[in-house]
Amino acid sequence: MKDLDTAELARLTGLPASTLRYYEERGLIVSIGRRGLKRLFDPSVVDRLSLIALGRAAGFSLDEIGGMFAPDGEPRIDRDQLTEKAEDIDRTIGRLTAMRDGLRHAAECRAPTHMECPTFRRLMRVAARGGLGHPRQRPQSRAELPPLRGGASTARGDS
Amino acid sequence: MKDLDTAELARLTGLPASTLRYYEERGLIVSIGRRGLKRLFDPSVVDRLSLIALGRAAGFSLDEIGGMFAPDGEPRIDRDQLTEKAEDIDRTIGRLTAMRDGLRHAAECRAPTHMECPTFRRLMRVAARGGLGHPRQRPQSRAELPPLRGGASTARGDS
DNA sequence: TTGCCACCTCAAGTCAACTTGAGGTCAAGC
DNA sequence: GCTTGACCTCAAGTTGACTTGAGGTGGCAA
Repeated sequence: MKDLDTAELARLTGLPASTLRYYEERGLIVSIGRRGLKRLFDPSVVDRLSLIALGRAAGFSLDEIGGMFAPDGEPRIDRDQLTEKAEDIDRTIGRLTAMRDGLRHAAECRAPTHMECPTFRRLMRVAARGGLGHPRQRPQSRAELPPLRGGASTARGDS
Repeated sequence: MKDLDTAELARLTGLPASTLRYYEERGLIVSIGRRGLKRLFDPSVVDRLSLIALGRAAGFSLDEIGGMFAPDGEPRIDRDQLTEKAEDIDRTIGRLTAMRDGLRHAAECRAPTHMECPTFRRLMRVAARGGLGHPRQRPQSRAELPPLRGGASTARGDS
C-alpha cells in the first residue's frame, strides 16, 4: 500500500485530522516525511492507531500507551501491565455491578420514597464513604474496597 | 442535632470544605444562614451529600443530580432515569467484561508478540471501530454496538 | 501563471468538577 | 481592645485529550 497523507489516514481510521496531528505531536505516531506541507504516513500507522484505540478503550492514558512502543516502533507490551489493568477493570466491573443492581432495585422498589428503601439507603451510605468510587475519579490503582455485592446482610449502623 | 458549620460538615462527610462551598454555589446544597461569616447547614444536608455521592458514583453529572431534588429539597428521583442509567451501566459492564477478558488473554497468550495473537488483533479491530468506547468519552446513551463477547469465532477479514 | 483549497502551524479554548491562592472579615479568647 | 486564625470571597488554575480559529503555504488543475 502507498504512503498515506493525513486526510487518507483520517478516512481510514475515522479519526479527525486534528487528532492525528495531536498524536504525532505527542509522539504516538510518526510521519515518515512530507509532500509539500502534507505529512506522509507509512500504512503501518493504521495498525498502530488501532492499538492506540485499544489502549484508550482499556483505560490507559496516552502517556502509558506511548510507553508501550519500543524505540523501533514495535509494540512491547508488558504482560504484567495488562494483567494489572485487567484486574483494575475487574474491580470496576464489581463496583458497577453493585451500582446497576442497586439502581434497578431502586427503580422497582415499592417504598413510597427512595429514602425509605433500605437497599437504597445502604447504597447511599456506601457511596458516601467512597466505597463505590466514581467514573471520573483519579485512578487509585489498588484501593482496598470492602466487599460489596451481596444483599443487605452486612447493613448495620444506620446513621 | 445542632446545625453544622462548614468544618463540621467536612469532618462528617469527608468532603473538603472547598467542595462544600462549590456544591452550595452550584445549588446542590443550601445553607440555612450564617454565624458571622460562617455558613450554617441543617444536619439533613449530610443525607443529601450522601445522595449526591451516590449519584456521582452512578455516573450522573452534578447538573443531573441537581435535577433530582424537588424545590422543597426532597429527592424526586425519576424511576425511568434510574432504569436508563442502570442499562447504561449494564452496557458499560459488557464492554468492560470483553476488555478484561481480552487483556487477560493477551497477558497469558503464548504468541511471540501480541500482534500475532488473533484474539488480540480482534480486540484491536473492534476498538479501532469504536466498538468498545472508552471511559472518558462523551456519553452516547444508546449506541448500537455489535455483540462482542464470545471467542474469536466471528473473526474474519483480518486487515 | 494564477488560483484554489486542502493542509499547515501555533496559540488558545473546551469540558467537568474541583482546587488553589491572595487578600478580607469577624467571633472569641486573653 | 487586640490578636488570632478559621472561615470567607472571587478569580484563576488544574487535568487529559482534544478541538477550534486565525492566518500561512504550496501542489496541482486550468
